[in-house]
Amino acid sequence: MHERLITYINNHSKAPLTIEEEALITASFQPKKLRKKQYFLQEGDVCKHTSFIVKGAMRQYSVDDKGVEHIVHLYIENYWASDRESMIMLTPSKYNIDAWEDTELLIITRADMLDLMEKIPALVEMIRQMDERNAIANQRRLNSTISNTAEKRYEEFAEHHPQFIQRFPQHLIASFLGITKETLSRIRKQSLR
Amino acid sequence: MHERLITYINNHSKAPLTIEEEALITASFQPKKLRKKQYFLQEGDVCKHTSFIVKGAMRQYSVDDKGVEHIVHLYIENYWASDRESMIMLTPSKYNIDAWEDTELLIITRADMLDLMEKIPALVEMIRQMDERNAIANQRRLNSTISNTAEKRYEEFAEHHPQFIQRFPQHLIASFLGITKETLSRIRKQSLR
DNA sequence: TAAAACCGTTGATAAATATCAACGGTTTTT
DNA sequence: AAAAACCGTTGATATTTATCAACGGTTTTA
Repeated sequence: MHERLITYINNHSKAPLTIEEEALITASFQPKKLRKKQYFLQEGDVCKHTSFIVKGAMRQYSVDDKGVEHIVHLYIENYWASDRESMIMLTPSKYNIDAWEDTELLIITRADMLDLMEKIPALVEMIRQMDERNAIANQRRLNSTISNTAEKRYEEFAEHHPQFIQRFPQHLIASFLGITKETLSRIRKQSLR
Repeated sequence: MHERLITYINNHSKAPLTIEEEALITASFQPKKLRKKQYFLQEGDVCKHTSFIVKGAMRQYSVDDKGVEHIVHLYIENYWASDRESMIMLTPSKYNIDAWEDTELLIITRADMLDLMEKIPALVEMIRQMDERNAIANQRRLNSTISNTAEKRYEEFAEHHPQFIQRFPQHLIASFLGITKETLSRIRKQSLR
């Protein structure tokens, strides 16, 4: 269960973890299983845990006044899911995070994470790398959203995230891109020729 | 010149900087002045520096096939400007960053920054805080972009960033929001009554 | 295994936003 | 002081995207 996380951390920092560090990490991250559709986080709750996805797929979304869901993130194996805003500010979350497939997580509280970070330099390094990659990805997505038409946005997404296309149904991809499922359906039809 | 940066760092970490640390920082950050319209970064160049804005205002934008500018960031005093993607990956930047007003910067290379981070824990702490705040802000902006109409997006922006409204002309705000200047003009007219 | 929920598609229409062109009032440049 | 560039606004029109409703083919649930 935890090997996957250990491997991930080793891949995202310079010096590999020592045996002691591995033990610390294994002790601090709790395994948790979610059945499809189960919530990891519900709107209105304060987000208490960060989760590392060992197996499965999840989505993060908000629900507007009309009851329409807006997907803000899609997650699969090796992704980290949480609502940082809620967790850090201790405010009720505006988002839901739930399992799209049966999912296995390793979860940790912020307090335990901060604790671990004091003891394990590689973890700090990994988080910095993660933050960097995240900032870059967000930047790209934002730029794409304000600069491109729906069609180009879909093309770019499909190019950069083919795994997601196969893993999530079209209407979730559409919502992620900020368009309706009908529009996406028409875009795909058009770009066939 | 450097006091503003020192203050900023102290405000964004726990323990205040020691005199030695302050000296190190002052030695590593180079002052640089930009006249209005001067580039800090030009599309196609690799971004070599991170800059802290002591005084003035800048903007970051991409230019599409048709020559239309798309504002991805607006910056004023106490903001950090750079293209992380380019700087980290050492790839040519897709963006321009230029001065909207006469501007005073403190700039530092990535190598010097990494060096400083090894010597000054408070700096690492500050950067983590910065990354966190940044991730939260980006999340909010993304969510707003995919969930809201142009009108609501403008309202939210005006509420959260009144300083920007006063500092930058309307057509830049429009571009930042991903709409045309005409549409923004009409939105504002409408919401008057 | 029957019923229900889900998913992608299509058509008709409405709403949001972009585009193009022009204007008058600034501010900046020469 | 004149010319040029900039800025916000408005009108007319085109384009993009959303909305609403319905369908047939899955897959899931009971």
